[in-house]
Amino acid sequence: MFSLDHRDARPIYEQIRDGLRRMIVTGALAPDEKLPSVRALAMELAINPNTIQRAYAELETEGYTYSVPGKGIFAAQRQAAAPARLETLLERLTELLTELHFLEVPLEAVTARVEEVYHD
Amino acid sequence: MFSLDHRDARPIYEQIRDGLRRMIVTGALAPDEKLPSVRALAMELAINPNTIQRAYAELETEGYTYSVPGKGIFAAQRQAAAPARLETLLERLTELLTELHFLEVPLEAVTARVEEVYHD
DNA sequence: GGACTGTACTATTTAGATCAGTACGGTCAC
DNA sequence: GTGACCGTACTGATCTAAATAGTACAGTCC
Repeated sequence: MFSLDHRDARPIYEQIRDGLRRMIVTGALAPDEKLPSVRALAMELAINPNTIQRAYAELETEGYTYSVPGKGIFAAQRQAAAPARLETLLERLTELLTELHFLEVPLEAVTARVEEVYHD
Repeated sequence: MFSLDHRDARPIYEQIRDGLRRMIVTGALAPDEKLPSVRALAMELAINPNTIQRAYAELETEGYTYSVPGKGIFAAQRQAAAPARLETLLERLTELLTELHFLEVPLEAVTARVEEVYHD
């Protein structure tokens, strides 16, 4: 599935959460596709199942996954993200842009990247 | 100057670092303006001077401040940000846009915000 | 010289991340 | 219906990093 970076100072559960979220938003994990089970992923990464569960719980709070008792955890539909998550992202976008603006990164460089990501 | 949020789970030194960076990039702190001394800010926020120093050290690494021995710490010029910082920001921008795109936030909503921040 | 600055250490306390273990109910194939 | 999975929910121990406390030294300024 993926691997951990032990040089990364971030907590393990955050690395897993962010890694899985990335796979979902990039399409590497399709909507309604099953994620690895808590125990299986814990085994594969050689860490405690509790740590995986914590990452999964946060992804569900964000709206990126849903769980079916007894069956597993699945990637959610694109529209399913929690409003709080979207708000967080937009806030972060403004902060990011403010800093880029301060650093005199030209407007064109920013819009170019926006269109690059949106182009498909 | 500003205050701490004890509900915020982030380490204190990160809150201070981010808060000061924000003041610099928004212009609340002008280039070459003096930041509060390590001891003064520690006193004001009722925390340990070491914690302030850590925040200041990171800001200097990012290129947002420079220190003059015996005199104090000052906000840097706009162009002075470390290349590593800029790279981090651009990487984060791409990730952010990827997620917004996945959530079907319209292109127009994003570009509107870009121009809003850049407008002046 | 006295009152400030930044900076660099060591040692200690505290809090959060991580691990270990156990338990319970739902799903599914045989 | 029973065994093998699944998610979920606890308790308690351990380990690591944040934060504190204290001290010290060199530069600046009046």
